[in-house]
Amino acid sequence: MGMGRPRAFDADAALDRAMDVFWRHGYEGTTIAQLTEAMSINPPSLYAAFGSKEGLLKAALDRYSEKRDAWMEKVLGASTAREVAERFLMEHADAQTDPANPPGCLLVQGGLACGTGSENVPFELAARRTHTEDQLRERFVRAKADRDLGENADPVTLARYLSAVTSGMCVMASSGADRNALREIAAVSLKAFDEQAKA
Amino acid sequence: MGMGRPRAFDADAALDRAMDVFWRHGYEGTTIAQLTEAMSINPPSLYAAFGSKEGLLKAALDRYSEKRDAWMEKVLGASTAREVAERFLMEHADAQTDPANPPGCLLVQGGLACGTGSENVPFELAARRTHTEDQLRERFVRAKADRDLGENADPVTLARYLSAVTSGMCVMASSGADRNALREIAAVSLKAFDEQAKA
DNA sequence: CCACATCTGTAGCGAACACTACAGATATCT
DNA sequence: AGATATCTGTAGTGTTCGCTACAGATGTGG
Repeated sequence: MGMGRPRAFDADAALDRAMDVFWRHGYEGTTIAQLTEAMSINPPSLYAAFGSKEGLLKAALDRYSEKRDAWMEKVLGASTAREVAERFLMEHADAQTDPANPPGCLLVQGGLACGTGSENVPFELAARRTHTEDQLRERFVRAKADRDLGENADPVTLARYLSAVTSGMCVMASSGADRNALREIAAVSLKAFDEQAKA
Repeated sequence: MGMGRPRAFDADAALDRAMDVFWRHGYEGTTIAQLTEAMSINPPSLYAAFGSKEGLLKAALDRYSEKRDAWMEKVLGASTAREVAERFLMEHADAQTDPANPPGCLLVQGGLACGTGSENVPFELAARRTHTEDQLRERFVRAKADRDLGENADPVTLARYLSAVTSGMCVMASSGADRNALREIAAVSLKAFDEQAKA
């Protein structure tokens, strides 16, 4: 038996295009017609490769998570908790205002509240956001063991705080906040981190 | 000439129902069928009173803003900038986890990114969020004139920071964060405010 | 070269969407 | 009471949605 006709498009490049559309219009605001045009394929090719609109979103999220993990590795590699926080906040400020992408972050602009039948989408996005928060928390647990964080500093609280601030920056980016505005938010947040870290 | 048959439903009560649906499912995730059922009216009554789905959203936002302004008056009435920040953050933590409403805030869950044809919705929500930020900023300008804030404290930065944190709490609430989690975020944020305020 | 498996483009499916035509009901104003 | 103006419920409208049937194209394995 043969292997069949090979795919005529690059799946990863197509996912990058799809990512951009979901990011810009949200899951529910995105239509299959927009996706197929951006991906330069026809509906049957989309469905053969990704199964459904939601399947395509998940594939795009997987690809997004890959990039994000590589990026987080750099952040978590900093030698102190303080520097981890600084890199995390500042890199987020820059990434969310990168002109190469829509404002904010796919994990937030993708959809916080969805309609009946898509309840799974906000849940899926939340899970991916939580993953980043978990990575931060584990890094701070290690920092605490290394006495890099104060005796009463709580890794859970610190990670949650940083996650909240970067999520808030996504909303601000949606309101039109520019890179400098987000960097200022990051700078102020860092002061809270310092206060909390030395507790 | 007569005044015509009077409306058989309470417009404000209906708007409260509509608010809940938009809040829970987002603008694009909400259908007219869901709205008419929640409001206990039929489509023609909805369109006669509010013009369109987007008109209904704006009316609901107006009603939401009324309640919010009354609430902000309490917050802004605090005697010090520090207490304004504390009330703002803590009240937000509680409001966003009020079991009487969906999680988060209508101005965020309503829709950060929308599809073609609804581009106006995220813009409208952003304008309402900015209004709250403006109220905070003006209060901090006054606090600075009263020497209640440090010489180098920037009202714009402080207001933007608080706006970002509460927006971030909306995202966290969407991820399932409970009241205590949001209060902890508020508490940490307050430390940043203190550091920045005495600058 | 042939059977087979998979992809591709065209064309269109049923369902759900926002919205409305219409006729009857209910008020006001003279 | 009669004329008029607006609301209400029924029953749809045309459009767009996510998705797919089908036939032809293009590869692999024998």
